[in-house]
Amino acid sequence: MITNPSLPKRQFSPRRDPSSGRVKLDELAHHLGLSKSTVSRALNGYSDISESTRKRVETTARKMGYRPLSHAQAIRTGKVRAIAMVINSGEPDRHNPFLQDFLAGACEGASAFDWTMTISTAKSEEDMLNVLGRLVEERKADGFILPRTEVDDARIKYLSALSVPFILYGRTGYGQVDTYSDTSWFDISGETAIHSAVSRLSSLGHRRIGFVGSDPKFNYSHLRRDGYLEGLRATGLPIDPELIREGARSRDEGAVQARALLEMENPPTGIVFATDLAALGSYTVCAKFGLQIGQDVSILGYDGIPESQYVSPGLTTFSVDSQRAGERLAEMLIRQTRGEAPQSLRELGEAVLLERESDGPPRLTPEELAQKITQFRNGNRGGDRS
Amino acid sequence: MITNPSLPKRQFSPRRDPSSGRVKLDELAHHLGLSKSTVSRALNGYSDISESTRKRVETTARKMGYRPLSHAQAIRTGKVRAIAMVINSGEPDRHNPFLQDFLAGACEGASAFDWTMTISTAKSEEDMLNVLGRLVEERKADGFILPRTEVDDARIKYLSALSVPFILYGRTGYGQVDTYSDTSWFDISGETAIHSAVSRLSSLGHRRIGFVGSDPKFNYSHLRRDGYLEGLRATGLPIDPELIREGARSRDEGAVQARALLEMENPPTGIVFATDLAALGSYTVCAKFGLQIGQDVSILGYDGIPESQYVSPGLTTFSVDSQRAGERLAEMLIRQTRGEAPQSLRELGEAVLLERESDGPPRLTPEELAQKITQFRNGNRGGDRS
DNA sequence: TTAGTTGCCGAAACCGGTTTCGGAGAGCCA
DNA sequence: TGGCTCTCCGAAACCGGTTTCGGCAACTAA
Repeated sequence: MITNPSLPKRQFSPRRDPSSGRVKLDELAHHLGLSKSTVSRALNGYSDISESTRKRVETTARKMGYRPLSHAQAIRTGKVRAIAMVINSGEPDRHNPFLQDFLAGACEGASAFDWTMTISTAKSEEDMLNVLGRLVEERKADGFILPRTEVDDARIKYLSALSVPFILYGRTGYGQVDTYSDTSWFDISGETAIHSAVSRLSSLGHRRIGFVGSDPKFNYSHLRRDGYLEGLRATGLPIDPELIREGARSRDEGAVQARALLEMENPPTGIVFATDLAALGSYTVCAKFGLQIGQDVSILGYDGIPESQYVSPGLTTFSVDSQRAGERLAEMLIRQTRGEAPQSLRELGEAVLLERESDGPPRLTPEELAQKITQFRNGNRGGDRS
Repeated sequence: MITNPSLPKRQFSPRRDPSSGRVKLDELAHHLGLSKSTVSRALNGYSDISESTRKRVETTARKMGYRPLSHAQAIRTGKVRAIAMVINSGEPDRHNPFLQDFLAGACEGASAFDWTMTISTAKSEEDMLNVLGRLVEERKADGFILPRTEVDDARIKYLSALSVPFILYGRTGYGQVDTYSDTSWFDISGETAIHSAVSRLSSLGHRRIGFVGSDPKFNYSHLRRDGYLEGLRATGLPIDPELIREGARSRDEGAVQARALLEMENPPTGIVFATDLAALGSYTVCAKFGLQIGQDVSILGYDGIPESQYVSPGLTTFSVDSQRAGERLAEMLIRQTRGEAPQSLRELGEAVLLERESDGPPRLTPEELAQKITQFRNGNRGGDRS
């Protein structure tokens, strides 16, 4: 007998791994009396496996509790069955009450396909691209969800250049012609909501309606302002640039803008805010001016943050279903990584009006309102507690 | 010439992958004029590589931007360089404002070791174990962070049985003798904070101090109550079981317990809440009873949720640094997966007092307080707006 | 009967790393 | 000069899957 030179030097074949209780493909194949290649193809739905064996493999696999190691698959397929999201932890308005809902939705959406979700945080805009880069290079995810899209978004450029799949939570490229028109996205139509907010105030009798927008770097900020303008146009009210304020990202900045509007000679009797946080900022201003929210001045928000129902009076706002957003985004992203065209993966949802007590028919005319504020400020001058 | 039978049938050796720009170990090795085994060992710090080549390999690897694919490493090492956390999305008090901070900390802690963080959500207690099991079986993570530990925690039993590394955010096994004494954890000493809350009220002059605890299934609930009891003992105040209420998990439940305490014949003039959320629930009750918080009755919370600073009067509470907690937990967990003993991985941090306006010297005695409440309730009977 | 399909499966290459093992060369000592 | 470590590195097995390719049997067509 001649020793076969192709024989490997060492061979152990521990069909059953004693260390961990995990069932491997080898073991499953041996149990079935098939080769591991056949079993693998059976589980992955190849057409050159007979229907009968495919069924048999599947049931046995389930019975034996076989689960492929995702990283072992990944080494050949290049896909880790995971999506990722990078959160910017350095934002001023960082406390996002929806994060939990959103993540719950995204995780569920991913789980439905047996995928997982990995997250990371970036401390700044520049750090963001580094973090994304690291995740891409180590192939920790097959695709990314990009939240809080900006008009001109560096992440989009970066991932596009690397041709890594991604999906936007929000739209992008406001005012630009067809740039990045090949991206997929999910968004809630803030413009529709704000439009209806204006209609609502108008039909309550308001004739001067203000708008406080958010940071113009975010795409949604422009869309919501457009919704406001459209709302005015639809109801036939005149557009007064004085009534439009921008850049209120936080509660405090919301207060600043609310104050600026209310201190006008001809102030609005109703104000629509692009975000609840900014709207809540107006509460302290109104308190300071002795104004009864919902009567002297009407306030509307957008987002539906939990706190909006605990302030007094409750804030009328538009509620966004973050969980569903996360779920839709996860599903659409996974489908994209499987080859579906990004252009076909777009959805626009609607926010739901939560009617509470912060708005109502105007009790005062703008002139009366201005007078009341002036009187109160004079009367209260130097009379603050503490 | 005889054909060598050990020759593989097909061989391509694309030293440079044209599809993706990624640098592979092969390519790096070729560039260095070394074998890939040498390069691999050099990068992993094996001692049988000379210092000079190790340096050379490292600098070249950095220069060429080489990053090993984590799943390719994982197939041999069994470690994916990732930690995971499963969030229970079905909780009643689900809106956790700290989640973002906590995740940011955990992600940073993981990033520092070049690890990543994967998250998942479970809809219920039972689902929790399924989700954990799936992550373990697919080896999506090398270890787990278990937040919100319970006195008797099913997750701990489950992961212990599978001998999967995990670390607790919080302690466990209250009142039990040495069960699971081999776990690692990080926690904030709620008992110390609540103790000092009682001392604070006592030194302000309060003699009847109530306590509203959280769900007794959570370990922290017991510890905080113990802190309350210790605080009373330390200041020499008597312990009155009537003043101890349990089970307030939400704002509404906090309101219920606050009301129960205030409606006593001999009500407390100060109340310490185990959570801010419950403490905020007392605000509506106090408003209903016409009580001035911080004067008629003192309220103290624990957690430091953002909303506590926006209510009026601002809630005095203890702030927990969630970001640091996440960071410490991630680091300790990674060290544990690298072999450090869990018993040596334990840390207890402190919460920081945020002095605001919800507490102060008692203006009324308990009797006067009771009288005021009774009068107000009678006077207001049926006189509510709306 | 024979040649050409077709259906179905096994052998082995393959993915990109890690780890084992053996061996070449240098240094040391007798 | 021979033998003996010791240092350092390369060849190849290995991890657990996926995918390619070829081949056997049965079936169809000529």
